Amino acid sequence: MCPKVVDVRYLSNFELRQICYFLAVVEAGNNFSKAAEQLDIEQPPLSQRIRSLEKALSVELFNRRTRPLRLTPAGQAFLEEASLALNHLERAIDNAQLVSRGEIGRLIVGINSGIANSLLPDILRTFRQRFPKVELVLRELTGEQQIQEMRNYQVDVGFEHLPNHYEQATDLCFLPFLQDSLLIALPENHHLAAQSQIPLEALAQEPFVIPSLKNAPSLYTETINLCKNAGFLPQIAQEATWMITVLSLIAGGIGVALLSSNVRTLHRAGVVYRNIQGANLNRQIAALWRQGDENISPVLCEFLQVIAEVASENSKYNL
Amino acid sequence: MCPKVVDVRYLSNFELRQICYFLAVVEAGNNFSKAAEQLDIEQPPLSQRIRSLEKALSVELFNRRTRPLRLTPAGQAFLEEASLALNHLERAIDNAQLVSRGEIGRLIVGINSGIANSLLPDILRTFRQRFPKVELVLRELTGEQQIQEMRNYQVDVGFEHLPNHYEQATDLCFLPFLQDSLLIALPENHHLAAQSQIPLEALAQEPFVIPSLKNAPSLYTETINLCKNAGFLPQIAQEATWMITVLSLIAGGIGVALLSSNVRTLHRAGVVYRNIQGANLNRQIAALWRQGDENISPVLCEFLQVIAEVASENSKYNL
DNA sequence: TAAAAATACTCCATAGGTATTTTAT
DNA sequence: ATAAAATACCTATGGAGTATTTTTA
Repeated sequence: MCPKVVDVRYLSNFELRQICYFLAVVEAGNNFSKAAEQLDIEQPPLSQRIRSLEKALSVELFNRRTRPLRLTPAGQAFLEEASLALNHLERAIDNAQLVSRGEIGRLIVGINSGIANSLLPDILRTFRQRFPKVELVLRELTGEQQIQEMRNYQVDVGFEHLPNHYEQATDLCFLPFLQDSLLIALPENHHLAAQSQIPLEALAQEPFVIPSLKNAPSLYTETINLCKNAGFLPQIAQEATWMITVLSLIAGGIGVALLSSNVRTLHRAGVVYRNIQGANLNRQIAALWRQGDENISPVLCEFLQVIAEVASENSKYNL
Repeated sequence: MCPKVVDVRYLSNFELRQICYFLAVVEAGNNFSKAAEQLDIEQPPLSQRIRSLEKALSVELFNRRTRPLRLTPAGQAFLEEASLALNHLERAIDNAQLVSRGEIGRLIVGINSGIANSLLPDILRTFRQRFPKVELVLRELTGEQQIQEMRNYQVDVGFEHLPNHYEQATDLCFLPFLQDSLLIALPENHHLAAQSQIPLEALAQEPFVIPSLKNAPSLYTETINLCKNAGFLPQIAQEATWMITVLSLIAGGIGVALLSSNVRTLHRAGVVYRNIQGANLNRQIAALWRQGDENISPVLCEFLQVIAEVASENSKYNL
């Protein structure tokens, strides 16, 4: 068994009141009567409390054979640490109250590479501005990990694309806040790159680079579904996990891909982006968090509020 | 008025017991029943104490809608500082008790240059060995300052030569612990330097360098008295405050001096020391401290003990 | 002698115990 | 169904008040 940090049973023999009263007496210049007045109690109880403290300590804190009273060396030693202790206690109380009001605290945000690429910076900036004392911890995780860590209380809020097979989970809450569309990514020297809009059907014979089902389930299934609707099954040349890899493969001429429109912010030499003609599917980006037993944390609440605000301001991203 | 370090009236609304119990619950893995057992109380009172703490804080510390219970973020924040607070409190209690037993603490020792030159190192070394956790602060002060600071509680123990005109002070206590003798300091090329023992009468026509009455009253009066007893009044060429100056003046041939035998440990080029023939006066070195209203501090008590021990061991210095 | 702390005594607020109910898994 | 926390109620310890005595300067 690990050694106890603090022997609480021993400490329970003492009383905060005793210690506060002791500090008050010292602050009043070792004057019991004056301290009693400031504490709004009578002098005798104050004397009694100090006595009881001294008895509990088995230590004389004041030398009473002189007026004004003086601290004994032991009293001086006690004063120094006790005053630190009360400072920490005061901070403990303050912090607890601030956290419970969402004014300070920590929020662990799960992000998966590329998702919410568009609004995340705005959201973070706005939140930081409004709650400068809240520490935002970013964790870059795949969707799977994100949800696992969320259930482990290692992540407080994350972002996912919808549809998503976790959507039905009763312990998670989803807030869709952003419309997203897909676009076509091509090698820059591809013969279709000349057009600014490309119908999906034109890709029927093209090899596809496709993000893995595991890491981007929404993108994977959407790609398959869209192609099916356009009358063909995509020919998969290569699967890849990271967006960076996907873009490299495209630049290398391995194939084309359907990607979230937010990748437009990612400029990769050798890759061009083109809109899909006709079909402009509505994918959604949602924030998600534990819909647990506990009350939703104030910090999280404010964060969701900021997401909603930023989303409504930035309708420009919602093409 | 300076801002209060701690708002004791506010803190008095809380109870150490509540906080200790809270820590105990956390240490027991957020399990009230287990914590109650370890605290040797029943579970209901424990629940009540935690409730009362939460009420006083206006903060929920535990989320009770799940088993096992979990700390809320506010509870986590409270835990961190509260645990520090209790650590300090434990240290406060320990330190007070250690100081009251003389096992740790601080002792401010007044020394005046040269006095107790002989035994001081031994005393300090022995004391440090025996009480390594007691901080010894040395303050180099003239006799006058020493006594003033002692009365101001800025010095705990000092050293003086006897006789001393403070000897009758009722608020001071003297412990003579070392016999001291005088010797004659001469320029090395002085015609008397050839003898190893010099009768005082031989100095009747010599100019004297003499430490000032103010800084070394004992030495001053003894010099005058000894010369008178030898049948002459010393011819004072120069007064000087510091022993270093006195030796410089002697080396420069300004005069001779009667000095405490402990200056033998001080080798000054151009100065030689010779014993006084016949008369070997018993001067004494005494430790002194406040004989105040308070009980003598345990640390001081141990220090005096060490002085006595070292003095009796080192009778070699008592020539 | 005057100011301040200690002591004696009373009252009541509240911590802890016991029995029971409620809640979460 | 079971383990664990909350609730209800009772008892008694001890903190605060009032009156008084003791101590220090």
